[in-house]
Parts: sequence; C-alpha cells; structure tokens
Amino acid sequence: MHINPSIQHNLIKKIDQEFYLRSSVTRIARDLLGKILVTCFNGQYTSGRIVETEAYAGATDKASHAYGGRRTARTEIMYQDAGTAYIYLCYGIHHLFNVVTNKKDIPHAILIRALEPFEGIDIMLQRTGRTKPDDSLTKGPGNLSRALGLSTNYSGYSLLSDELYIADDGFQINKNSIVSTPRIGVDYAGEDASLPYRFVLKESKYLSGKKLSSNRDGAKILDRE
DNA sequence: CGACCGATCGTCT
DNA sequence: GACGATCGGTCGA
Repeated sequence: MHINPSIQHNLIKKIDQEFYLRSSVTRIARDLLGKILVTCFNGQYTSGRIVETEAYAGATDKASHAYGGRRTARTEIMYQDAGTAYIYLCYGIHHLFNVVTNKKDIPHAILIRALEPFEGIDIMLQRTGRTKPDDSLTKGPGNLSRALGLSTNYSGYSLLSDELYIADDGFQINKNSIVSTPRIGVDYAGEDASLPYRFVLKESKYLSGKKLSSNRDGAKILDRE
C-alpha cells in the first residue's frame, strides 16, 4: 500500500446505510477493514484506510456501554439509526470514534482503532502537533480521532453525510490477512473480555496494542465463511 | 523488551 | 467520588 497524494473522489463510493444495517456487528467490523474513513471539515480532506476495528455487541456484551440495555444521555446515540457516529471521551483526553450499526434501538457499535494515513497528512500533522508522519499518527483510537479532527462534538453525526463518512475504493483485502483477537482494554468485562471481537489486517504497521504473536494474545486467522 | 505511571474530565453512582 | 474501549513517557532487567 502506498500513499496517493491526489485522490479521485468520484471513484470512491460512500458506504450506504444497508451496509451498517446488518445484524452481525462482528461481520460489519470485519467488512470495514480496508475501507476508507474520510472527514472533510472546513473543506479539508483527511482520510485513512481502516486496518483495525472492534465490535461491541450492545445489550448482551459486558464490554459495551449499552450492556444490559443501559440508556443514558451519552449512550443514547448508540440506539440511533445505523450509520450514526458515536464518539465519547475516554480518560478525559481521548475522543474514541465508533460506528453505530443494526436497527434503531439496537445499540451495536464498532470502534475504529487504527488507520493507514491516506489523504491530508499535512493537515493531520497540524492537528496533532507533529512535525513528520510516523507509524503512530493514526495508530490507536485516540490518535486517529485527533488526526481526523473527530471529537465528541460529532457524536450523533450521520456517516451518510459529506463531512464524515466511510468509503469503498475497491481495495481488495486477502482473507488470509484478517486476524481476530480479544479486544484491548476491556478487562472489566469478565468473560466477554476474551471474545474474539477485534479484527486487524495483520500486515499493517499501524496496528495498536502489542505485536501479534500467534497464540499468547489469542490471535486467530479467520476461518472461511 | 515489560511494568508502571500520570494526565485529565465527562459520566454515572 | 470513582472510574475509564488511551497514550507517551520512564525505569529497571
């Protein structure tokens, strides 16, 4: 993969609501790998290819903010329509970006955890106060949100808009390069902490967390469907 | 390498 | 009043 400085925006297709409306949140999380997350705020395009996601299965998932069907002012966004952005503040510092999936009132969400920077790297550098791009520019959910200008202000925003969306540029990923592992930082979730709900493109150098080592972290090559 | 630690604040109890 | 779906730094082996 290389960085293309001039993108043909007419050649990449915004993902539609059908994609987000499906009932398998893990399936959608997997399908988001290789897609491009785009923001265009104040006419400034920044984008990156998604290389790491985590599924949060709502009411039945102890790791989810909506576990047990909990509804609060913050989590209410997760009960909205498929294709809504759910962004919340973590540790008082980091803004974590999620995609709401499934039907209204079913609070499924997918955390986008890492991108390969694609477009607008100069703007990402400005936003993050860095001087040159390195692997950490969009590695990790907090870092990528900062680079793309995402904050809790955009929680509730529609991903069917022109300012914030996910697109398909026809990029094909090899099924053998998709690996699932337990999610990161959810030890509080008891037995659900070990569910294989994190999906990564294993060759990417932009992955967060520890390096994938075949077994210790429970990494598994996906079976074919 | 790995373990640990401080930053920092909105959200929920 | 306690606690994070994190990050970047330090310290010691």
